Amino acid sequence: MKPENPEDDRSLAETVATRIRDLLIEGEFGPGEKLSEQQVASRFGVSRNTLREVFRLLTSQGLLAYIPNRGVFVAAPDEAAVIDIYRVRAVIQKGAIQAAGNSHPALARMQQTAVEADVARREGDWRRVGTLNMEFHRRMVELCDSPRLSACFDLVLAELRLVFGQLEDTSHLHEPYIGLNLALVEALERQDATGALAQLETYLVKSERAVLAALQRGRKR
Amino acid sequence: MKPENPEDDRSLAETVATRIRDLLIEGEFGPGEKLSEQQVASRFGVSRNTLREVFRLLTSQGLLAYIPNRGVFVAAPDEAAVIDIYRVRAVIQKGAIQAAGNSHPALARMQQTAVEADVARREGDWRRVGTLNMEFHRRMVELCDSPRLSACFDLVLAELRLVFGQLEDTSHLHEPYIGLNLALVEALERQDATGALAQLETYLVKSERAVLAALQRGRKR
DNA sequence: GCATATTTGTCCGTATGTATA
DNA sequence: CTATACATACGGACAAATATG
Repeated sequence: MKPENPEDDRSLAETVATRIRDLLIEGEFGPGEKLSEQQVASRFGVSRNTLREVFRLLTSQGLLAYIPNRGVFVAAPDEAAVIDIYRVRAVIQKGAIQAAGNSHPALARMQQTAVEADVARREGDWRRVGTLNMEFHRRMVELCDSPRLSACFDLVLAELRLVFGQLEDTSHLHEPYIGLNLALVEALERQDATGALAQLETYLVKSERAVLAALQRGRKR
Repeated sequence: MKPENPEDDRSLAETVATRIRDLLIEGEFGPGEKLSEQQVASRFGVSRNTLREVFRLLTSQGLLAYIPNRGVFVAAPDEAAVIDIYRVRAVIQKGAIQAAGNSHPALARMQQTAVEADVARREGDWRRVGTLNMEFHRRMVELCDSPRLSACFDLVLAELRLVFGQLEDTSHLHEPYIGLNLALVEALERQDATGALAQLETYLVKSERAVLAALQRGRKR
């Protein structure tokens, strides 16, 4: 009959991994910054052995980079990484649209997310707009009903969030696309795969260009 | 000026991970079998701490399953997993064919691999046929020029190999498809994406059915 | 339902090798 | 070149969770 903390479901390593992942996505650590085992271990109150397991987890998720005998560093996705990420998105999300049967439950969730994002946009809550935009696309991939494909997609989205965390201002990286998302989900509900594909392609090209431009314009810190 | 073993490039954890991965793919461990930390650690001559890092690596690759406070178990891909794996393959490999520009270096490598597989088939070397068939499809995905997409594909292929390791006889799971592979690469060289897509679809459907049937027919041990 | 044995989860201390000032 | 700092890997220890009789 212990208190049983809600987050105590996972092992300590996974709990710490989640906390560090959030910090990385928020841009708390700079890109390329070295993460000393001792420092981070004492900061989070865990031993180095446990932390090394955490590092393995986050490295396999592409958020940390591992250099033998040198230690771990915050991944610093460059232009090539962004281009690759959008290549993956194009393949997977096009596949999702083509796999979209009618009245798939994920369709309703996409619609709902797009509407909520529109509301947040009008309220000027850019942080929420960004989160909902990501969520919209995650749900699009759920149209495939494939856990492995969703997992792969989550990985590249996490890396993309890492890029956003490095940028100064991200509001304009999501704001212009709410309308496209709404049009896309409408096309899907009309069973208009061709139209949906066109909307998606427009979105991906414009978004990739914007991210690349922002990345070249300059990073935080 | 030390001897500098060739395999000493990676860390010990990664070296052991590679060895265990090979054993898993060969079906050395049975599906669902529990891997005791002490036993495996002493068997490979590493400490428990190091082995736990290895387990994290292989777990993130989907080859081991992790149950908190219970230990790690050999992943036992079931029918649902096979279906999902082929769903991922369909999305990624269709994308690869559509992304295939002419005279991509990977095309020549596909051709070469398909021919070698045909030779191995005539020689009755089924093990080599299987390896080359896998390699053929890996190279197809290289048409995308996307390291992340290739990494994702490698993961599902490793899982599929795990399934094969559980089966009694795998020769008929590769043999009938050598011809399809040859036809596919020919279509690609003709710039005939539609034809290539048709060949791929035929391959995936037939292969999935064969694997599912073999899985239901029975496993090793 | 309980007591016991086993195994995992986590930490510490330490020796060794490697990179860097 | 030396010295320092750090990553790597090991073995031991103990609490907590789980399995077993």
